[in-house]
Amino acid sequence: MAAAFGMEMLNRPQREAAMQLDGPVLILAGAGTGKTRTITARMTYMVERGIPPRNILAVTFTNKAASEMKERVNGMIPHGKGKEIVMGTFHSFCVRLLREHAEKVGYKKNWIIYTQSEQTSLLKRIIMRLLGKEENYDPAKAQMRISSAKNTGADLGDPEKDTDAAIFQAYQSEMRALNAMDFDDLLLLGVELLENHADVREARRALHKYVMVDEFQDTNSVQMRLLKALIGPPYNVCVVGDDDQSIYGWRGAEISNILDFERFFPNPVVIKLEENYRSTTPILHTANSLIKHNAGRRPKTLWSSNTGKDGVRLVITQDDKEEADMIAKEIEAAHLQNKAPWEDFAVLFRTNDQSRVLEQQFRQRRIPYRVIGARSFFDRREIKDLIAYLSVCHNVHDDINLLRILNTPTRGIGNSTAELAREESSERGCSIYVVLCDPDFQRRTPAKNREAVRLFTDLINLFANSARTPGVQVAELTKRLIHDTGYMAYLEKQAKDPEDFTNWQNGIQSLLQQMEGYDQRDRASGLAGFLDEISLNDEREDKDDITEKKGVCLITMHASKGLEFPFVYLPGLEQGLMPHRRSFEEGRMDEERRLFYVGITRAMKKLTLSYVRWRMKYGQKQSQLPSPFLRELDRTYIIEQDYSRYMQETVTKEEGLSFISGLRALRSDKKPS
DNA sequence: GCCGAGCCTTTTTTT
DNA sequence: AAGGCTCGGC
Repeated sequence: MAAAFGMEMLNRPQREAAMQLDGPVLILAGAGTGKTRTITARMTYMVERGIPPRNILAVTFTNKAASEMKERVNGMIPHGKGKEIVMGTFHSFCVRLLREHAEKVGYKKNWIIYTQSEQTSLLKRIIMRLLGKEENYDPAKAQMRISSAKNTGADLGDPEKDTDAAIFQAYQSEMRALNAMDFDDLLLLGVELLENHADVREARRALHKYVMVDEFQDTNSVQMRLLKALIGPPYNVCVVGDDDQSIYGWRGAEISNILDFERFFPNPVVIKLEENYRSTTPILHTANSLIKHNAGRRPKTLWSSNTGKDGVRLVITQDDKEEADMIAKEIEAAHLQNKAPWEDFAVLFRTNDQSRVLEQQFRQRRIPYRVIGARSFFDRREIKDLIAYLSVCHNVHDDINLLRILNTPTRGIGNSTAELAREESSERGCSIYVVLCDPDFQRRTPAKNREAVRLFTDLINLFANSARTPGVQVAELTKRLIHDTGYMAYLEKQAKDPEDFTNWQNGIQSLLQQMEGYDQRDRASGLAGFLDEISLNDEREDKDDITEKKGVCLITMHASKGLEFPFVYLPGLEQGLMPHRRSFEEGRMDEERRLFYVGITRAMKKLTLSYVRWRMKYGQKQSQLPSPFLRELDRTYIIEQDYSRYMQETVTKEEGLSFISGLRALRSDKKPS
């Protein structure tokens, strides 16, 4: 029987957690304790007990977690019934809710999501208008302050006197005018909708009878409010989390949500999962010795019955290039010697730009690799341009994206015409597109631009109409757009060398592929659905990257949460980088320590920590000190190695020879402390 | 309006 | 090191 089979796979506390379906449940699941297995078993059990899958809602914090869960549940529940379980992130849940009820929160149906870069552009404009350009006011910083004000409900002061408050106010009203929501708005308006509209709330409560929340330690106060609005008596809510892995405090995550869960939902059943199935004792011991330096944790002790045979290595190299070279060389050797697939290796770093040196070395050795996360794809100019076109076609009042494409490709609408339209739009309180279409405005523009403006508005008009056609194929629409605008010819002209153009072509090619995939998968949601999906970076990309693409995984420690790899490298363990300088200055050392802990606990068999003496920064060599966290690690299982010295001593040996096996001879003279 | 040369800043982490 | 931005020549 399927139920028995599923439950047999679980240990006692896991089984208890999986079978406790009624009332609030708090599962404290340490790293590698079979959390995902437990919650998928729990969902399977629910369905077997006769709970309709569509009454189950599973919310996670990241897309990665959502897609992984989706996959596993579909594997366990027969007849594709798992697909009926509602799954997604807090953000995607709110998007669906708000698409349905936009008018109830004062938005028009075709509202759009503004991503970070669009927010920043808008703020740049606002700051320019309010303060002028000589005032050196950083839009990115303003954006962060606005975001944290929205998340914490903090007051920025009087718009009359306080610059931040004035910018905030202008930003909010502009966003309304643009019919745009930012990521924080998605949550806030979603909560508002549920709190203020009893009919919507009751309908949702009736639908989502059982709610599960993964990565609960990462929820912020707005998300908590959302849960409280969504979940009524008898509070069938099960949250899973680990306070030691809370690493999103900078985004408003409240570790207190998990530390005092019982304040929000009465008398929860609390279950601890402490047996680790992932890592060897040396890895786990090292991780425990680090995390115990944090105060105010939910006490727990992870243990493993897998003693393992390798210690944890701590390697110092001369500079970042040598560090990357060491990693690439070792992985290559281990791949050849142990026949370990490339996918068994991962390099986890603190900041995205650390991947660059690694990529160079990997390319040089022709080692296949995949870079996960790194939003970079949608930051590429060719992608941004095309998305901007689509966004304007969907919502012509999207000024920010309209300004981006107004003269891209160059079509004779230069800065002064754009400026004219912009001024008029803020005077008249309407969108730039409306101004451009106005025959009065057209008459007042110089004759040589007039035709260009008319052609542009005609183009947008035409495509906006196509975009509204039911069953529109996004890929098809985009191809026509590329053709009609002469975008390819423009790119070719822009390219400084032919390689640029090839890169751009490839980017567009994969965007079109992604669109074709979307068109096949979802024929009902049209262009809006596609734009939502890419703004939220929904399932697609993550899934493709992690499960389909081959190669060594290059990933930030943040994005690595929830993943595991047999062989893990943690480079760049230096003061200022890990912990990051900013966190140090802002007194967030505990969170950095947790981040390091997350990194360590990704490793199953073998863990290599490393740091450098010199690192390139802003194109300059900088002297580096080892991370203070390294001193906190218990040395029992740690083997220290100096790579530069080793390489000097073995210049005669063959390059391909593994540093790892070579070092078995080069015994560590450290004694257990 | 267009384009390129040179100057400037930039670095957490992600939905 | 690299992309964004400004300014000046066309």
